[in-house]
Amino acid sequence: MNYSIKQFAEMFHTTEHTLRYYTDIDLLPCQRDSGNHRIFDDRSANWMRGIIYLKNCGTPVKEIKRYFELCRLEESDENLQARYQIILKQREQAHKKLEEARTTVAYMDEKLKHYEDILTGRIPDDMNPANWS
Amino acid sequence: MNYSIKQFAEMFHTTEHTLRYYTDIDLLPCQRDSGNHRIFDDRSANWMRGIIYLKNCGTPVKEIKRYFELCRLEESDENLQARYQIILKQREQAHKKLEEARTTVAYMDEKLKHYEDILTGRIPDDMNPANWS
DNA sequence: CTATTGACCTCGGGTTACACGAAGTTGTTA
DNA sequence: TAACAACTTCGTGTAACCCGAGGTCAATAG
Repeated sequence: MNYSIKQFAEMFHTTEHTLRYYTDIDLLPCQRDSGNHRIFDDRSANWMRGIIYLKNCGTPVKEIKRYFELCRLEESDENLQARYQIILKQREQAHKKLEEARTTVAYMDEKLKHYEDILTGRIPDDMNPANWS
Repeated sequence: MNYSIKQFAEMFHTTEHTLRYYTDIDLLPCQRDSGNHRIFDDRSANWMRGIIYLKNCGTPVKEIKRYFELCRLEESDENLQARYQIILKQREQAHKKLEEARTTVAYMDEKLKHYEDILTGRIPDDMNPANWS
């Protein structure tokens, strides 16, 4: 299956700008049609998923590139170990981010509840415990 | 309680660079001592917590500033409504990020397991279902 | 058969949120 | 009294895009 840049951007909830950037820096591979338009396929989609998840871990683009290059290289033991180490580290980051996200949600939920209490007149604003509301 | 820029940076797991940046753009208020050094206190710490959590929601610095300015203004109904809307929106973002984080963790956990399977010789690499490993 | 439309292209400068380093100031130890 | 540690400002650098101008190309509308 083939996709235009627009379709591909929609599929991954990103922008055409970003996709052009990724292909320009050779992070995301793509073909070109007769009119020089980028065409993406299911293989591109797989790389794209990788990019998105690694980015969610906080991995910088350069590191993602390094990892992908390792993936395309010959399959030595060293190579596998290197890739394993990257994934191991980024997985840890993912877990940290998850914890962070949980804490943030708890805080924001409380904050919102506080506002609703004020707006429904249940408590006055100066009882705000966090000093900013 | 008072804190130097170094202590404050450690408290919030950030850098002195970032704190200088925040104070320079008037996002984070701070006092100065006789030698012109920044001093932070517990009130700064409260604002800092706000900054961190709002940032975790993905809020841009300008929006955080806007929100904080509303907090310092007079307490009209309009003002409260505006702040409420900001928190409401950012809380939603926080929930989205939490979901994202969960998905990412699941993906990375699976990826890691895959590598461990390869490295312990349980399966060959070409059985990799995701096309990149 | 032109003309407009729409989706794409490249290229260069702009933006956000910092990071970094040089050069200077200040207050405390050897 | 010298050196050090911790800070200061100021200006440039960086990452990961965003944006817009100006051009190409294929398909439809008049």
